[in-house]
Amino acid sequence: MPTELAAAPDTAPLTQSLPEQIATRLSDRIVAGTYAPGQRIMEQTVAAEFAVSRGPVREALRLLEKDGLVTILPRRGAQVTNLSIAEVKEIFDIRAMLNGLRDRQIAEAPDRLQLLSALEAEVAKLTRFAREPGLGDEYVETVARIDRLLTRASDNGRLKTIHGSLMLQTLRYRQLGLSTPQRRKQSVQNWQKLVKAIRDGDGAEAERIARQRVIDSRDAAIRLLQESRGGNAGDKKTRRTA
Amino acid sequence: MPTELAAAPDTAPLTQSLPEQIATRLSDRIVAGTYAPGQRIMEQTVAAEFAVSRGPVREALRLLEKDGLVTILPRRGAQVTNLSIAEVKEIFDIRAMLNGLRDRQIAEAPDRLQLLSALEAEVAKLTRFAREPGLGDEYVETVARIDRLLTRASDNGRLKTIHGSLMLQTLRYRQLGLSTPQRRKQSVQNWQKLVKAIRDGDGAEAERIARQRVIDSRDAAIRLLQESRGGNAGDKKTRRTA
DNA sequence: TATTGTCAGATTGTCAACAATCTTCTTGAC
DNA sequence: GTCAAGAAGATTGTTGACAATCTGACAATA
Repeated sequence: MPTELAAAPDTAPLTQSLPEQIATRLSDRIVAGTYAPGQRIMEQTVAAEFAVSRGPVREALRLLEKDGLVTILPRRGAQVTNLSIAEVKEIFDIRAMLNGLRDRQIAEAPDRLQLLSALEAEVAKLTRFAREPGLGDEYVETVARIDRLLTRASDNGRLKTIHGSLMLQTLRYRQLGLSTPQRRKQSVQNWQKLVKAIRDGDGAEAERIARQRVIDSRDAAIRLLQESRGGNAGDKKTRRTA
Repeated sequence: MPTELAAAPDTAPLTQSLPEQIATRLSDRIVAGTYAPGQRIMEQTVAAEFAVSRGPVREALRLLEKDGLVTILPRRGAQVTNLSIAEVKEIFDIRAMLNGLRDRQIAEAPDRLQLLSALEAEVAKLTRFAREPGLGDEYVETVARIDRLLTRASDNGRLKTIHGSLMLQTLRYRQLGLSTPQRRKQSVQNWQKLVKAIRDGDGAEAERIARQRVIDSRDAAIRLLQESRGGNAGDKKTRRTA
């Protein structure tokens, strides 16, 4: 499955099905930017490349549509979804709510202590990376790892699936290593506060912090996108650029 | 598309594609209970019934899987998703967050006034229906109509899609007309408070009320499900009953 | 010059047949 | 009588071919 964070079903097949394999490889390319936003993906081309017929490719494209990575138009085939700035904002807003729910439930779970040690270790790394000036890729990676840690800890399967899908969709648009040392310092403090809230079992506080964190990263992402796209914020029609 | 609330794309096809038509009809049957939870749906059978080949049926089943109405197991085909009580609870929890976001954004929207009149009219109906003792189907229908009104007013397309999908999934499990007059009275008061919060532009209050409302209906639904299923709450393994 | 109509190529939608896998029933041994 | 192994049937997965539709270029017309 393209959603790496998706909940594994009880009867997970040992080997991915053919459509799933194709979907995974296409998903990687879309996230990596090999396939540009808006680019058309033709069934025959993909089928020839993977040496299969068009049937499995069609199913793979449906799977990617489910994850929001491609958009399928009737009689016009599939193209890589191109999100407008407004849509990126929408996704961040939903992620903020879901992360709030996730972290509140984690903070209120009785068996949260085993998570805490791993969590604290990662946040300690964060403190280190935040000090070093530089591109900060490691910093971003560590944040992503903490987020995965928390999502895996959630026992809400639907939340995992939706969250994973939304993450995958915005992954393409995240800009690495552009946060200032100052912002990072504040971010680390927030993570520390979140860990404390989880340790204390303060669900409301955990939710508040989690939400604010996503909103902050939303605003940072939007600002960068507006710069790179030339300030056409909120224009949903922009997405049709093929 | 089976999700009636989904955002219509700019280039909506005038006529549904064949897989979409099949998906719609199957969706209706699942929601109506014609296909029981856990029941297997075989490609050949559906294909024969609609006089098409198995290809479009396969795609229709993928579409339904996207909406969570069927579960596709590799080499084992599709079956109507059977939600455990824990899973129903999960979905309600997510709906609570999404409705909170939705109603907060509506309350903070500058152009919310036109919505208010329609909203107030429906809530007035609610007041009337709440008084009459009886099955209360009209009451439940009115609540559903208000909810649709609010969802349509949201300008977050992703939220609409996800919310519509989650509604569709839980629609099968709602039990009509079992709320007590007392609960209804409290519910009406909450709706009135929500309308007031929207009128006042108080986003935080609107969010709080919306969330609490879904949590309340969650608890009511769970209680009824536990009665009807014999109190095996939270047992996720129960869903494999074919 | 701009607009409309037509045509060829490309691409998606559908179908029927074959291959691979799973289910279930039967048979046999302990 | 119970359990395991095997075979027959049923069902899903995949393929290649054909039909329907779309795209873009070119020409005819106002």
